[in-house]
Amino acid sequence: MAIEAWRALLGAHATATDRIEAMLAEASLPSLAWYDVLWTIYRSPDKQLRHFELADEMVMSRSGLSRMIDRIQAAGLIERRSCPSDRRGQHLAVTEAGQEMLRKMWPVYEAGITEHFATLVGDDAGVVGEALRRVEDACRARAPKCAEAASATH
Amino acid sequence: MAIEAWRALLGAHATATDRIEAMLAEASLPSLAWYDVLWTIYRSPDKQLRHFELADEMVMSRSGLSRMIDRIQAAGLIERRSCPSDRRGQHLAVTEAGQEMLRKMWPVYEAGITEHFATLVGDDAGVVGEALRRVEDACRARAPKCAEAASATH
DNA sequence: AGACGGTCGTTGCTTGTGCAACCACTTGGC
DNA sequence: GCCAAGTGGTTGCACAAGCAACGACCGTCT
Repeated sequence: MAIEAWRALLGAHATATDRIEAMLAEASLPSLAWYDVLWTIYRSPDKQLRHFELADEMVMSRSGLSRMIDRIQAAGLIERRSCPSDRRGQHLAVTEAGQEMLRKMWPVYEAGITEHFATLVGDDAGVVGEALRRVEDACRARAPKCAEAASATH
Repeated sequence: MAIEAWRALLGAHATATDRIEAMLAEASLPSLAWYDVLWTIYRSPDKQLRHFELADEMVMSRSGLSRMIDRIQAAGLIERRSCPSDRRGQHLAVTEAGQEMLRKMWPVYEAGITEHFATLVGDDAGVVGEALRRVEDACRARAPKCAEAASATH
């Protein structure tokens, strides 16, 4: 039962993201990953995040994120601000153009979610959301333990 | 509501697959993608699939799949058999070593699903599975239409 | 039979990602 | 104050994936 649910999760994720990415590409808009970066920074309390805070929220390696930020910055959508309290680091903030991009992308993204996900899950959205949030939270809670276990083996 | 469920899907998928991949890597086993290929071929009616049939089941480009199959074949886990009825194509079949690999991977994979997914969704597994299957089925049903629509714009 | 459009699978090229190594900097102990 | 250990972010390298183009082949129509 749970195994089938897991396979359904894999299938639904793969197909739905594929379709939504296609919709964004068709509208000549950036990928979901860029949207996630912009939105994650923008919705944060101070509307700015440290590099590692962003890496924690996204499931991605430091180096991959570093280069991705290079590209998004090159597109003018975010800016790197030097961080006064730690000269190693920097704050990432969404530029005006980045906010404009969020406004342009959201209608397309939302339409994709509605068409390829929301109408299908229908009344079960509440249950599905709750269940999947438990999965994510538990995985995140375990993350440090896993890292610790991994380092302990060395 | 559905939007939160969508974000939960993204988060749960990213974190859970990340953990399970880590478990497989720790056991010096191939990735989930390889398992999916082996299992998809093995469970098919004739225990063999054409290249394009496999591409349809997986969400992946033809070229990406072609190279992936190169690697899996190089590892000795599948074999390419010439197809009598169509000399362009070939049948893909799981070798004895490939079946052995499936048997070695499954306990690790299953433990990962249980630990990072099954116990968290718990009694909601049925509802979640049903809902996500609807999403996948609908996306797949739309796939040809999308391709057709895309080609129609050219 | 011969030609033509469409399909199957591979290859060159470009892009994106992770790992390991690295520098710059901070933090804690002496 | 200073040194060692640890952290934040970037870079070199290897590898995986998609797009476009290609060669081989199928099916159909004349």
